[in-house]
Order: sequence, then C-alpha cells, then structure tokens
Amino acid sequence: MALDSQSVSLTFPDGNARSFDAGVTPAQVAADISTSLAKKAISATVDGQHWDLQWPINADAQIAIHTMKDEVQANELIRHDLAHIMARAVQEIWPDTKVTIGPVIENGWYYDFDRAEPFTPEDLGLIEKKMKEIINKRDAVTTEVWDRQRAIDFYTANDEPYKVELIDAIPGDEPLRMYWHGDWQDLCRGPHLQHTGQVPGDAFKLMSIAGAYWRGDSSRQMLQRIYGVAFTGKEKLKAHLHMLEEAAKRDHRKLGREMNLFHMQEEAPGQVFWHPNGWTVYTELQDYMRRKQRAAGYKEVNTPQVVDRKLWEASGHWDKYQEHMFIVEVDEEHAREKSINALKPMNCPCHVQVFNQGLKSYRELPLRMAEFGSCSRYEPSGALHGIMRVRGFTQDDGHIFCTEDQIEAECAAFLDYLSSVYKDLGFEKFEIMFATRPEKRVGSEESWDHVESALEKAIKATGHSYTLDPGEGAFYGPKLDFKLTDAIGREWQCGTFQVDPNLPERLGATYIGEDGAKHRPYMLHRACLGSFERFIGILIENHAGKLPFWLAPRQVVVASITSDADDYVNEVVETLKAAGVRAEADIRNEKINYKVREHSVGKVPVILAVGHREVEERTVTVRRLGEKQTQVQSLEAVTNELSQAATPPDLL
RNA sequence: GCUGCUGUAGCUCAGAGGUAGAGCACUCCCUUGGUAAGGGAGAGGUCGAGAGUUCGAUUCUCUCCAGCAGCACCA
Repeated sequence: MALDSQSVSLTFPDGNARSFDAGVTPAQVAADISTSLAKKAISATVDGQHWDLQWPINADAQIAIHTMKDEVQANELIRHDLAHIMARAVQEIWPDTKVTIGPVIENGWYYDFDRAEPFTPEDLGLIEKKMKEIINKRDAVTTEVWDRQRAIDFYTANDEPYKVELIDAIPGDEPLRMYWHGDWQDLCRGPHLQHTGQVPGDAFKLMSIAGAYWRGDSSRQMLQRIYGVAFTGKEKLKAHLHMLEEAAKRDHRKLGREMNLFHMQEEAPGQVFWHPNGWTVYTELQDYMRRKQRAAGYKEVNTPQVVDRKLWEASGHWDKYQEHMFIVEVDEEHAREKSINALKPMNCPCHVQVFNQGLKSYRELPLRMAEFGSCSRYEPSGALHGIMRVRGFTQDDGHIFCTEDQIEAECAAFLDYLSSVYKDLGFEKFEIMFATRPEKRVGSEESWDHVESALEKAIKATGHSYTLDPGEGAFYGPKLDFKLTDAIGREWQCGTFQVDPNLPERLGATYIGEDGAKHRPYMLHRACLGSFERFIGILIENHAGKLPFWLAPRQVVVASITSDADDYVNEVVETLKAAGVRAEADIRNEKINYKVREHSVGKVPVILAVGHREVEERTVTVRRLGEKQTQVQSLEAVTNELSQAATPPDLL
C-alpha cells in the first residue's frame, strides 16, 4: 500500500519503481516513459493480471507494459477484439441475430449466435469482408462499469435475452463492464485494444460454422457457432493454415485407406474391418503388449462377450449406462421371459467374477489380472470418429486386486510400465492428470477423502509431477490419466490408473487376511494404450503413416528392374522372410519408377531394387522411405540389418 | 443424441428434370526399364435406401441410413 493514498508506486520488470498519482492508467504510464512506447503499447500486466491500457491503477503494483511483440498478450487482445468485431459484423448484416458469448480459444476465438436461418459457408466470406470494413473504421473502444439493474434493463430493452441471462449468472460482487466500439455494444470484462484498427486485418480467418448448446447444456437451445483463427501477423496465420494441412495429411482415416489397413461400412457403424495390413500392426502391437504385461507380473484372462443383465445390475452399469449398451435378447425355450443380456461394455465386472472363484488369500495380493478385452458400447452417433472413437474396441485392460497399503507400490510399478511402453512406441513425453471426485458419484465423503489422499500420496511418492484435474474422476473413484504428446504437439489421453473401492463391494469380492477374517480388496483399474483401435489411430497420425519398422505392416518390397532378375528377387524375399522380415516381391511388368512411387505412397519403409548388376554381385540396392539416396549392400548385410530392425524393442 | 453440411465407378471428384462423365486404380496387349506415374485398348454404376411431385426423378420435396465438422457424451 502506498503511504500517501494520492500516489501509487509501480515496479517495472527491471526492478525500478516509480511513483504515480493514484488512478493512473497504463496508457499514461507508457506515455510517461516515452512517446514511442505510448504509441506501441497495447496493454499491461498489473500484479499478474492482464490489464487494459485505460483501467486505473489504485494500489502499488508490479507492472509490465505490452506491445504487439508480446505474443501472448497481443494474441489475447487481437482474438478477443475480433470476437466483438465479428459479432458486430454479423449483427450489421443480419440485425435479427442475438448475440451470446464469444471467448478466446487456442489459436483464435468463437462466437455463438442465435439466428433462425443457418449460416452458410459463403456467409463466412461476407462476414470477413464486413469485419475488414469495421477494422478500417478504426472505431475507438470504450468501456464503462454499470450497475446490474441498468445493464439488465438495457439488454431487456434491446431484446438480447442471452445477455440478461449471462448477467444473472455473474456473481453479485463482480462489476459489470459494458463495451463499445463505434455504436456497437457488448458485455465484456476486457481487456481490449484501443481501437478496431489495431487488429491486423490480414492475419485472421473465419474457419467454420457449427452448432453448440447454449451454456454447454444439451437440454438447452442449440446456437450457431462461428470459429475464427487470428495471429499477430499474416505469416503466422499462413503457418497455422499450413499446419492444419499437414495434420489433415496425417488423418488416420485417409492413411488407413491408402495403406490398406482397414475399412468401415454402413452395416457396422463404429466398428472396424481390419485388413491384413492393419491386422498385422494390431497383432504386432498386441504381441508386444502381451510380453510387456507378462513381464510386469500380470496374469492374462479372457471373459465372455454376452453377459446377463443381472451382472450389470449388480455392478451398477445397468442403471447408469443402459442407453449405451448393446442389448441382446434371446428367446429361450420353456422360459417365461426373454433373457436379456448386454455385450460387455467393459471387463471389470467379469474380472471380479474370476477373482471370486475360490477363496483368495492375502498372500495372493496384489493380484494383477489382464485382458485384451473386447468391448462394445453403443456410442452416440455423433461421437464416432474413424477408428479413434468406435462402438467395438479392445482395451489393454487390467485390474489389480490389492490392499490399501499396496496401492503406492502398484502405482509406481504401473508408471514404470507405462513409461517404458510409451517410450518403445515413440512417445517420450507424457503428462499426468490427477482427477478427483466428480459431481455425480457413489460412496461417502469420508471414503472419497480417504481414497483421494491415498492416490495422491502414491503419485507423489513416484516423484512424477502431475496436474490436478478437479471433478474429473470416475463416478466410483479418483484416477490418474496419462496424456501423451504426438509429433505435431497434440495431446491424447490414453493411459489411466483408477482406484475403485466400490465395485469389489458391490460384487462381493473378498480375500482372507492374515487374521483369518474376510477383507475387502481395493480394485485398481488400469490401461496403458486405452484401446488398440484408438492407439493405432494415434500411432498412424503420430508417424504420418511411416510406422517404426517393427510395426510397419509391409516392411520390405523387393522390386525387380528387369524380369531376368525375378528368380533372384524371389530368393531375396525368401531369405528375408526366413530372417523374420515381412518381405514381398514385386516382379510386375512395370518400370522401377512406377514401383518406387507406388510403394512410397503405400509407406513401405524399405524398397530393395534388383537388376542385372545385383543379380551378378548378389547384392541389393536399398532405398529407404523418404530418402532419395540409394545404397548398394550385400544380401547378407541387408538381411542382418533388417532382421535386427524388425525385432520389437523389448526383444532387442 | 443436437445443429449444419455431404452421399455419383475401388479411390478422388465433375455433372444435369429427358440414354451417366473424368483422372487414378483394375484387366489385356506393346514395352525389359536403374529409383516417386512408359504407351495403347477394355471392363466397371439400382447416382446411399424408401416414399412423394412429374409424362418422365440420380437431379425437386419428405422420411430414414451413413459419413464429415462442431457441441453434448466418453463407465
């Protein structure tokens, strides 16, 4: 606090402090430093808070003045103001449109509108044009703090019902800031640029139109959302658009077709028809996982697909997830009613059944049970996405039955297991989220307190850093979620580690303790890949189809240059196959250019070309995917090298 | 599930109220070649399904199915 209430002391990033009159604005501070800074200033950070140039500062504070060179703040202001400019453009073109909210998001912003007519892709061009006009007007931005009733009356009079509802939702002690540029008005807490002309008119683009529920609530009005992206300069916009093109090239649905991995069709929406190439990847990955989990002390089991509703009622899933289960009704002879079964949407209740067979001793704990569990879930049609979100999938599922004391060691062991798998599969980096009790949950508060702290203690003991994710736990218990980062920076949640005190209780799992009495085990649900389908999708996109050699479905094509080489080509293929390499011959009557192109497009990692020279010298010419350079090697050397490359990382 | 868009040859896409098109892929022929498409010929379609309007619908309208984008959902 300043001693004199008339002045405040502002400390700059270099550590120097200066005194100003209380109520000084960052604009004035910047002007006081230099006229050039006054011109370039766009906002400030005051005690860690992003601050509008026109907002008064009434207490001592740390201050930093921002210019367009401060990427983070500049992007925030540009995207934010573009949201307002877009909303104005839309209301100028279609005055009946009601405005709602328009926040800044990664790379841009969106704004939700209520308008009877749907927007069309052509409308985006119109809106962009209008936005550029608004930017060129260089309308000054002004804001005022209003009291609640005045703002509510204002929006009621202007027939903007969504704004009235927004105000009602803002906590009573927060000031309401009204925003204008030109005659156009919005409700917004800011901060903002000083006039619309500060927005770079050539560095934004409207991307798409989509529906979105008012306030994210599926029981409420569907609005129309327009997405835009914006940056501080047009080169950055270009780079972003280029990145999107690159991402589209990696789309697993496209690559899956081009590499002949799988297909999907109308008769089985959300389910995968694996082709030989794709199934090779799948089984190679599954064989790897089977070896890894065996080494980590898991016992593999396999449980039924079709299970009577009685078990799902007992587990609680019937109540909670009936809508999302595939139901199988069977007319049984002599039975009074049809038997009603569900395809298993998960493996845990079945695993408890395996656990429950025979009496278990504390000596058997921790009991690690694993299954490549084939599950079916009737996912909402709109959720389906290639092989990433499907209705039929296989989890690398596992359940650890253990005592509370064992949670910590199991957590540590799982983390080791998971890191080594991710590393082998080409993902060096992953993030850990600690998700705590959600709103809808079962179990007492005391039990949640207890289990959450046990899990937090376990993750802390491993020394890994983690991020708290409040309210995102499973309905039965807290969990750790593992998010890996792919080659183009996208995050994918794959692994999970969940503590469940609930299901053993519901399904009556017990073990005999040291004391001779029955005790309730904890159940840890855990998965590393999540599902094979989704993980393979991620692998394809991460590697842009160029899978690591050991996972590549077609590893080597031996291509003849002249048909005189055919016999030798076949010999090379047989030699490679005997050495454990997936090799095939291409002795078609085509030119080598044609063969090279076709197999490059098909993402075959190694092409061995064979002509007269190679036949005579018993060599091959090696061409690796993505490299123009070729290399002549003896058949023996190549066989050794490729045989090594074809060996899964855990067997090296 | 909701909003919007889309559905034509194996793939990518053009087309129009009146006998359905291209490129690539496929089959055959010629070509035997040196690292990302050699030449020629041929075959290939219930225009997603059903109903309606019309003399006539693949085209217009409606319903359904599937896909795409986003939202909601994700045990």
